[in-house]
Amino acid sequence: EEVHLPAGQTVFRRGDPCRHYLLVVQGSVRVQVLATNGREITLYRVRDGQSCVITTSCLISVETYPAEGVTEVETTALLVPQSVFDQALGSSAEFRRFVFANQGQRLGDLIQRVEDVVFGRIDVRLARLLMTLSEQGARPIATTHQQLASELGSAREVISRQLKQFAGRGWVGIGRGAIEVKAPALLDELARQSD
Amino acid sequence: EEVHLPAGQTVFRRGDPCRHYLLVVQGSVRVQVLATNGREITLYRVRDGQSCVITTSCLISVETYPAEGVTEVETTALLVPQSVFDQALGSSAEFRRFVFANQGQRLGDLIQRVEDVVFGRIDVRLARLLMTLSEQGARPIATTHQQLASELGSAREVISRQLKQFAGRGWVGIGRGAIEVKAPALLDELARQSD
DNA sequence: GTTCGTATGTGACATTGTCACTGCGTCTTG
DNA sequence: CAAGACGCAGTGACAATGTCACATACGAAC
Repeated sequence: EEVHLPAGQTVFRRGDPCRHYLLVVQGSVRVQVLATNGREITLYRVRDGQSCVITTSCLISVETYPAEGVTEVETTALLVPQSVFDQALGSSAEFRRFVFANQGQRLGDLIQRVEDVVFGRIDVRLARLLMTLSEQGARPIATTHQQLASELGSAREVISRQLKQFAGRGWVGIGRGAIEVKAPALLDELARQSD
Repeated sequence: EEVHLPAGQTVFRRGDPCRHYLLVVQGSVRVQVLATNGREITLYRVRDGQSCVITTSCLISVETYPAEGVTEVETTALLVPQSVFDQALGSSAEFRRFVFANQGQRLGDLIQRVEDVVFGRIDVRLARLLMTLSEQGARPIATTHQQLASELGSAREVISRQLKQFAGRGWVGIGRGAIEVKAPALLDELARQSD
């Protein structure tokens, strides 16, 4: 029932039927959509102690996965069979609360994603992403332009150009597979623009 | 507990806290996100006999609405207080199934929306929308370019130009506030393109 | 018919995505 | 070490979409 997955492992694919309820104990699963031409966008992540909404919902509405999930790091997860899941839902108000809270957050994430993609400017979104990454990870940020593009649902070339522009203003420094935020304040100012 | 709402009534606004579980008995509520500059996009609709996921999730995760809901036609709905909702969830496996099935569908809708917006071409998306509208409604379709744009999260000018192009090929006829699909087969062929 | 509000048309431009390359490190392998 | 092979990044030309500032056209109400 408990499984260990290496990084980069596909947990579920688009079109697959759902089998079990997925609960991430420790690690991170990125849920993304791929386009035929190679572009992709990250919808949200399921991290330590969170449950995967897609799993939950598909499990019950008996649909297939509308997206795919890939582990980003080595991940430990619980695979709960449908029957056990159903039973737990019925017996524990606590568990219901947990499941729904997860649903709500993911739904919010998704709506935010739609909003960003439809109305947001790419420079603002990139600035936001860089701020997030620099706050939570080691500096300099270890990532490729392609990864950033996939995160935002954009194209590598676009990200490259934006980064060059940022670098030109001295806001960031760029190396191969690494980005250093040099002017967090200015970057953050851009990131806070909503219109 | 049962309420009747006129068409065009705002049911909930972005940022409002959720008060009750919303169940549409008869009618249609459009859930949308607005941009500051006037652009907007429809996320999904809640129709006869469906429950509104946002309500469900926010209710439990105690967040505020991430989007807003507006009735499209005269609508009858049930407003269920949280306590009753909680209790029903606990006691009825049937009800749980119903709620989750709704969640799953809306989640799927949303993911599809993201995919369309990020990867899809506007002409294809418009063709798809026109086909849907012409199948379900009276011909000619009664709508404005602005409404179509809002549906797709695009701009009126873009829609106008696309429609003109369609009209130029003889696929549709355009009048003020009305569009007639003349070549469903050709339009459908375009609508089916995914890449 | 005149007037007024809404719907639509249009051109110039900005932003973003696409394509087809180039070049540059790093790694492997002979 | 040399030679590819591969992944990453840079670039210019172009296409698609969004933005802006208008002009126009239609329909309803007076």
